[in-house]
Amino acid sequence: MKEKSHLLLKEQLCFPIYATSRMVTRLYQPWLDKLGLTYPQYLVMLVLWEEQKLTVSQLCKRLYLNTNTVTPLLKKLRDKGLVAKERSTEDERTVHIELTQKGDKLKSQAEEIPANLVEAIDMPLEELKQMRELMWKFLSKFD
Amino acid sequence: MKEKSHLLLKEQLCFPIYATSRMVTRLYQPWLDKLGLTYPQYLVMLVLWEEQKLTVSQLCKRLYLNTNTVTPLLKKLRDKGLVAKERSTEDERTVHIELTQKGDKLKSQAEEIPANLVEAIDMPLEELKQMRELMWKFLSKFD
DNA sequence: TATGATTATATCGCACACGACAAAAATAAA
DNA sequence: TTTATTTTTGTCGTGTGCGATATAATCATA
Repeated sequence: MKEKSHLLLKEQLCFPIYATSRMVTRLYQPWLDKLGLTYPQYLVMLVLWEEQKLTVSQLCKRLYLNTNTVTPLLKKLRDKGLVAKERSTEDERTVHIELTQKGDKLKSQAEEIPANLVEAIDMPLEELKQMRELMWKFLSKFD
Repeated sequence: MKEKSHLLLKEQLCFPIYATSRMVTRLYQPWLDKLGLTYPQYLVMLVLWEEQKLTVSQLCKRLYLNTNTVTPLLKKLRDKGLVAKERSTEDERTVHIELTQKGDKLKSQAEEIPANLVEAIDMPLEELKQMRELMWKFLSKFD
């Protein structure tokens, strides 16, 4: 008897996560355009709106991203005048990131986004929450 | 009374999907290295192992990707000798993609991947299935 | 049967992600 | 206190994703 392959697309975890992630990015696009932010830049801003000030490595940890991704992102955000970078005096290896006034102000423009997205996605709120919780649980394995 | 912000990272859908997707990619990496494939190249192969032969646009639809992403992927896979491209004779706009013998053979090497991944993720199988189903439901909104 | 619109694929440019590696500062160990 | 190791940040190269656009083939319709 020939064994059934486990490589069917429908059975994979890799594929729907990947496709869903990109699809969500597309849904955010029109709103992020209004803010003049790319998707990863928006994620950095989300953290900063919550934390006010942290180091590059703390930011990396929060986002599960490497410095070689975050450093150029921060450069772009600084060029837009949204964040400020300052090398620490106690430990000169670390760099502190904080919002500028302009960066802080952008938050109020972003407040409308979550509700609009939920509407665009058109799925029961309960299911979205479930997805979110399962993924946070997944991510917690890698802290 | 000041209203609560809805921009907390924990409440977003965008962030955990994004981070989870990248994390899953990282988990696949060591096994894909053995096959000499990148992650998106692997996804293309998953479709082809299931379909044998289809057009570029059908492949794009299956993967929720645009041609401008898929075309270079196919070029790479052809360079590796895994797929063949042939312009259709009935409709000369379309290009048919099919596995080479080498591409077909790679499938048996890939069969071990799913089980290894489930083990690496270390989450109840039921929850992984739940995530998968929710995401497929989400994706179906965009067919 | 012209010709304007649509479709299928491809090219180009920009912005990530990330592995490999580099540089500088801090810490630990001999 | 040298010296080796670790930590923090950064640079560089490769491979996607995707918007904008190009090109060629097909279709629709006057």
